[in-house]
Amino acid sequence: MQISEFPKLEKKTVTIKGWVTNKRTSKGLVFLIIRDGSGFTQCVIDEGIVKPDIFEAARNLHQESAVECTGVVVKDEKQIEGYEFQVTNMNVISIAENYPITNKPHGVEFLIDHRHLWLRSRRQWAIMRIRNQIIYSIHSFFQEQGFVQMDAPILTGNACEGTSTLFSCDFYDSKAYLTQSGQLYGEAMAMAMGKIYTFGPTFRAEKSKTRRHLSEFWMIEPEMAFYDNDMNMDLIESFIKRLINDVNEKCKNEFSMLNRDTAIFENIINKKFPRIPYNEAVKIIRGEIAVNGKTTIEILNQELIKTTGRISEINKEISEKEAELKAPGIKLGKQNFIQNKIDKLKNELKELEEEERNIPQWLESAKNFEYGNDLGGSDETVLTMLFDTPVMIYNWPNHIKAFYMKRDETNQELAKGVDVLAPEGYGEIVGGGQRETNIDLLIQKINEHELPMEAFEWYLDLRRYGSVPHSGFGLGLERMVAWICKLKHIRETIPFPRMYGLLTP
RNA sequence: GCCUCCUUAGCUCAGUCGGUUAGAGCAUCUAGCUGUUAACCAGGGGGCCCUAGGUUCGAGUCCUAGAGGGGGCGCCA
Repeated sequence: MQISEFPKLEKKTVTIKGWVTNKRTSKGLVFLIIRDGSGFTQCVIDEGIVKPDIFEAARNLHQESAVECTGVVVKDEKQIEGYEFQVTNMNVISIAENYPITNKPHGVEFLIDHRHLWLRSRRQWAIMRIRNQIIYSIHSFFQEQGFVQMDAPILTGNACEGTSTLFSCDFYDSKAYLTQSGQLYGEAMAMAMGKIYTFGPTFRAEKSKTRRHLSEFWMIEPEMAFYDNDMNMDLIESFIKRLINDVNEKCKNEFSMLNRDTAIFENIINKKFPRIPYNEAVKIIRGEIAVNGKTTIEILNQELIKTTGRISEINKEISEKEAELKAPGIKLGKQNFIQNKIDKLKNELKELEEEERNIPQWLESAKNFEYGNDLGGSDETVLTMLFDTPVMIYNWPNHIKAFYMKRDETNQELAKGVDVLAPEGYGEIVGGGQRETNIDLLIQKINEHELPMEAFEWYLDLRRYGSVPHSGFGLGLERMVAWICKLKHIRETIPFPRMYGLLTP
């Protein structure tokens, strides 16, 4: 039986198999928190109920030891999910000693080096289940609408957009690259199937060390024949709404484990996403246009004031707590408790101080933003601070977009691309647009980007034979997970992150 | 590639103006406690203070260089 089935098993005698995540003992009683992958529950081993050797065995268990327990499911409002497990018999499957991840805070470096074990912790358990739900919903959404899933090649002979740095490898004595996007292949397949989507790994070799970059990440790239960019944006919006709706319904328990406030999800499900042309977005970023009565400059200044205010609050709180620690006759338990609080406050302080350093830079960058430039990471963050739903930015200057982006018929300077920025400071989660159908313009662009024409001959064939308007987009799975779970760092969104300086485990 | 912060026990962190033998909690081991939710309680073991130079009577603490890590920018999903 699985722990997740407990609500159906009240007062029944069942057997569960799992791992000990925490143990507390007192005279005559052992409390074990057991996890079995489906959930967590507290097992009570009472000296008066079980045999003496079993009680002794329970007393000697360590964190992450594996056990098989037989007992009765008991309702108890105070417990996880409202149930606990009164053990009548127990069988030790294996003893684990000195498990490195203890029931205390750990640093990022330590945890990431123990990723293979970190995945067992509650927080990671919740994130991985939400990731799973998102993946399931992505497939459901597209399959229900008649999209055909396709697998694009991972090894490619050319750098598709010519901009990113790619990982290269040897392919029978010639050079190959790990794909940075399946899009061009998706376009070919869309001409065969009408509507397709790819869902696979992509690779970028940039030495980025930020909280939103990975070297290896998973991307979903739909491509639709006979779609213009407006239809594309409609699809993106209903797609994101569907994902949010599903996690909101099905992952309540996981979100509460993460302390993720899900109030914003209602907004996203019900409100229309703002669609803002690039030239207007520029004015918003520069603080020339207010949104809901506020400009970016005002918001940033407010943030800065809030941050410095919070910093002095925390400093005060820390010195108060430190004074408390020095009080005579303080109990060890209390002391411990206060010390934990202080540690937490100091961590928060570190983050706030970093923010305090960053905000003025962001402010400068926003004020001095020049028309024609691409949005930087901080510009995106600043822009999304003004909204409580994702925002779509469309009609970009064509010189900052990829060679295949369709030019706007009414303004040759613009390309019909769309980027979707997630709220709460998360920035770009989707990039897409309508594809160029004019073969002469494509050839011109390939030359301008100094890309090898022979590598794109097959792509040009798509325009030679039955060219139709078509559009598509790419969603970064990990960025989506990071935003939905409101995580500080993208490295927690994927089981084994690959990033600059991180290849094991 | 550039900017910035950090590195003390297995883990999280103290360590004052440069001054005797380097500290706490957690984890672990031993002992006690009838229901605990990271908060009981007594004790034991556990250190290349990141590395290499330098200043000094004296360096965990100051200086220089290097290594490793966090974050930001650029690039992007």
